[in-house]
Amino acid sequence: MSKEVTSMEQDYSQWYNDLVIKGGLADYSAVRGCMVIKPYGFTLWENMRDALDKMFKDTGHVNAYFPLFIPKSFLNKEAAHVEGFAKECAVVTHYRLKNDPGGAGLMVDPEAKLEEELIVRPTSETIIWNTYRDWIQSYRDLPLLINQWANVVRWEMRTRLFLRTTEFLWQEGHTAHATREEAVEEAERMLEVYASFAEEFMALPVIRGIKSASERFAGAEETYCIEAMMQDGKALQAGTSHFLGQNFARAFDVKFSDKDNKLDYVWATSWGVSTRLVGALVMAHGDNEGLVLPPKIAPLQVVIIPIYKGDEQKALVTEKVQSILQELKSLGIRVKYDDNDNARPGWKFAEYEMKGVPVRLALGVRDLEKNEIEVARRDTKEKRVVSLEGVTAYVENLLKDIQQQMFNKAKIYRDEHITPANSWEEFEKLLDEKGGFITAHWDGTPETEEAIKDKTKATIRCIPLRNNPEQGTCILTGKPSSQRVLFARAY
RNA sequence: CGGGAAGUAGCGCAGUCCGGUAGCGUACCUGGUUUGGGACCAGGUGGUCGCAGGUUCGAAUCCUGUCUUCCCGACCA
Repeated sequence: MSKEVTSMEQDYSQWYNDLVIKGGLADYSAVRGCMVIKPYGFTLWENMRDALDKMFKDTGHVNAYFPLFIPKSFLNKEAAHVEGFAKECAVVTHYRLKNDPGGAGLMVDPEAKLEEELIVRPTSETIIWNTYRDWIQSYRDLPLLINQWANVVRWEMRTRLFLRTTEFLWQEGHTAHATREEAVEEAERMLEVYASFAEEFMALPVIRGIKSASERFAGAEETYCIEAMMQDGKALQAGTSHFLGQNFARAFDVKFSDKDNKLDYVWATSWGVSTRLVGALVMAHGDNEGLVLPPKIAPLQVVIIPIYKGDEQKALVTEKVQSILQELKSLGIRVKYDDNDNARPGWKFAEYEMKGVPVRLALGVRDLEKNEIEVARRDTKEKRVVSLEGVTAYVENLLKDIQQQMFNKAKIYRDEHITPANSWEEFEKLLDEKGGFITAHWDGTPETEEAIKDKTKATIRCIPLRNNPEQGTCILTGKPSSQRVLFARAY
């Protein structure tokens, strides 16, 4: 990779970090690879979480909670799962500290060694399936449709705010079914839930697809995913849904009696999205002025900034603002009136732009005299003066329009950066010069996939669902292929 | 774990090559003028220069060691 590309990557990383930190979402913490999510960022996550939670419940799921600690032996039970996760786990080996007799402060008490080490969950399949064994005896107990909101820990070598932190917040759904068909249907249903959440709430267009064997979740028979494109052209896996077959049921001996009194292992799915989605939001919509947040999940949808000279004018403006505030609130709009005397209007404008607040209203005595108010939208930076009568209805519509326009803009950008490649030269050239997603033929073997990754750092992001069959030849090996798959460099 | 960069006031940085009273911007405090795109003037508070050794009359600066963070790679949601 050339120096120029490296420097561009650094600039982009810097831009991203600035947005996250100056936008008030999160900051680095004292703990390696972990971050502090600040109130503004957490409210954003809560809004996303609440919307998702409702969608889960609307599709028949309930929430529960399972332990943070997993006995080491549990993790050992599903072979592929061990392979995928064992290397990146935090391990609890002792349960007590004591004062160092040498006066060096606290030390681990060597006598307090656990007989069996506990793993801080990197994901909860094992502890949950160990529990499901006791919960499932009959087909009448199925399907079991459970979700948990939790934190997990994966000791990744390299971390990035929101995109890959050592500890992260997520939800993980774990379902059990009587038939293969039902489980596959569930995995596909939840993928669609994720896709519509991303598109409708995050204004983030995604491609629905399945992973190639080598990118599949450890222990899954099929991994479905949604892939989003960031503004640097790299791909981000925004959510996954796995059809686990009977793998975990076998590993944890979870059997049920069907209607014919035959004993069989149950069929499973798991699916999850994480705080990584916040990072996706930042990277997909942000600009040089800061965050740009979609109205449906923005912690603050509207900010009102008064412009005045002296207390008298401020009182006049404030009086008018009160009625606007009440109306907006009664429409369910999250609105703040920032009448802080310490910051001047220009400061506030810049500050709320950095934080990505979708709509800003500015009201001064000049406007009051003309019965007008200035409305500025964050996504296009467009400012417009509208009549004070009906401003709340105008804002309500504007929020909807911003939500839609943000999606349209991201989708146009994404679609412009999906390019077919028909030769190896073209493939490499596109990756280096244009970036984005590349659709190309692949011979279907893991070896070829690996070779392409080694040569270009691009991976198969997914085989899109509802893909059009098309005869062709593999971009690298020239062997026959029946469809194009989606390649990209990824986060 | 490799390669690169950096640790100096709450934050952002200069000073280090060439050793000699700890600096700038911003934030904060006080007073005043201001307020339609990150205001201005005046005064003020705040730092064992990451840590530990060494050289020296004297170290932020030179030497040795060490820790931490960020960026790039391997790993990965």
